[in-house]
Amino acid sequence: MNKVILVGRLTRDPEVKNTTTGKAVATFTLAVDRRFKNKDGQKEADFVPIVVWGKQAEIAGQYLSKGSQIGVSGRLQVRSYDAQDGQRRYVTEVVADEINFLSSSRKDSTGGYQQPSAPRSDNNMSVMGLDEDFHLMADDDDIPF
Amino acid sequence: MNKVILVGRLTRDPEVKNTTTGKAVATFTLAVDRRFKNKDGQKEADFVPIVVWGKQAEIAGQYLSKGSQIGVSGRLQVRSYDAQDGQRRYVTEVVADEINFLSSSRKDSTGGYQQPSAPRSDNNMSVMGLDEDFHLMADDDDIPF
Amino acid sequence: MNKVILVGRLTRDPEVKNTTTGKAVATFTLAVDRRFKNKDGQKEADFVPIVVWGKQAEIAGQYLSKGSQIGVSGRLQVRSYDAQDGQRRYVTEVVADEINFLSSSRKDSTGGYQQPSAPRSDNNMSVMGLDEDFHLMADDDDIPF
Amino acid sequence: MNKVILVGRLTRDPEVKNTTTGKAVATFTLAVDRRFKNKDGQKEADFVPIVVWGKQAEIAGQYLSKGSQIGVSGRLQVRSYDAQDGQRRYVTEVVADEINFLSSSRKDSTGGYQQPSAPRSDNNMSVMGLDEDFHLMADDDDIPF
DNA sequence: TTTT
DNA sequence: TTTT
Repeated sequence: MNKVILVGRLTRDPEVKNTTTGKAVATFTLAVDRRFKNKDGQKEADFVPIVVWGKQAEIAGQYLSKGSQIGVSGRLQVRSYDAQDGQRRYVTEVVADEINFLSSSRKDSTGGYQQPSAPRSDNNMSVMGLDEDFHLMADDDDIPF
Repeated sequence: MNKVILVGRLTRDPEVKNTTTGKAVATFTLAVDRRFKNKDGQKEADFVPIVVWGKQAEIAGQYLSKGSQIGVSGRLQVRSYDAQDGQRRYVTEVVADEINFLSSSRKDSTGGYQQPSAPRSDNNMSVMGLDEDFHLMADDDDIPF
Repeated sequence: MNKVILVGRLTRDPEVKNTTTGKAVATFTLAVDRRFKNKDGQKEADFVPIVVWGKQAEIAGQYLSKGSQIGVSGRLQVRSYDAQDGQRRYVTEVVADEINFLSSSRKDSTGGYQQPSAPRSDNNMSVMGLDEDFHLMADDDDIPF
Repeated sequence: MNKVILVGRLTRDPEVKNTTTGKAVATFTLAVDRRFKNKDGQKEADFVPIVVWGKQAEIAGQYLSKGSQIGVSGRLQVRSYDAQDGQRRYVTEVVADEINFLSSSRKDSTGGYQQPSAPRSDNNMSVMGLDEDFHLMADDDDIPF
């Protein structure tokens, strides 16, 4: 049992690469605001590395951008490696299997940014299929699913 | 282990009552969009009854209203009772212990609705303390925490 | 966003049926112990109806039985219908997409019960694939995955 | 919104310290089995650092030990610091606010290990209160809550 | 109707 | 290196 659920905003546009086998991987960092201020009254956030695979990665690359507010659900993954200085180091990231749009900031097809014309038409839109055939619930005609 | 995490919108203003011991309870229904359309291509939602207790209930009554988009985390509670017709009936609801604002629709003090003047000042604001002393991260001076 | 995570025990053997299209559905009730006793010092539990589909349903039918301790993750589903008495009634259940064995009580192939011979060999074994090809991590040779 | 739910086993006995203000902190590593084997057919696990504060830390120190199977729920925390080599490094851990016993392995008061005498009397026992008054559901008379 |  |  290994479940992580986060709501936050991308700190940058997602980075999309392809494995040698042609599978897409998207990576980005989610800024997740903490619930309580710290002792100095300062607002804080956790910056969580997210990884997404396959078709979802492509969709993320197309529709998410810096500032997008999303919900993520997935699993915590901890990898370790031995660094050059002989130390064991750890990489911790969330492997997402589901992403939900919660805000409307996203790229249009020209690579720029565009607000949707219909009010909140993309709210709660699910971006991530589970590799099966699926139907999105957004009404936006410009979303090519 | 009993955890529920939901993101959705209130179908109505929350209803706030007080127990005889003076404790507040707020109840409302959350519309949670399903991830996939049904066979007819129709968008669907689950309508989940939410219950909140104590100080959190008061805050919910003050700051949430029909249409507010929130994140809820809590536990599933199933109660049973024997109906007048002799049948055993079940009430299932989510007892929330944490609520997070994700949109800005909320009442002002006159009972009407108002957009916040400061840009997205209430986004991701945590409404629910755990009955301890806590500091909210919103900058809104009109929020009496 | 709609996530439910539960740990509990089956109150009865799962019931497995087939849809007309040949898809399996398993249903059972999970007894989930509450974290705190009630005011009378009594231990309580929530009895949560669980539904599982497809290959997972078959596996559940084969390997789960009354008393099995499992972890479940899935989504809350609320359906409504109009009863004969003109009242609107609600059915709330958890649609599981992942199940993890946490205890070893399970049926053997004769329909009876058997303790595994190797100590905790089936603990934390994942029963549910996501309809893709997958490899279980249990060492049990008698589990036909 | 920042939720993590894990089920796994302690890789070592928890380490308990006290802050200068007298607050207890317990730390340990949870081995969380992955759901699927890797490409080589090998079973793998994620090793997740857990932190617990206050009264819960004391209880963890008393009742958890290497091998204990527990459920943990909490939040992901990512801290960064600048290492001596000038590099920015990250510490990722789960701050637990709820822990549930799922197995019975635990220390007795002599520091050794002991199986509970009553059959599985401590299963699903909640160790972690939220600093409020609470009543545990275990029947064990030797547990000093 | 409920598990341990 | 961090989002709003």
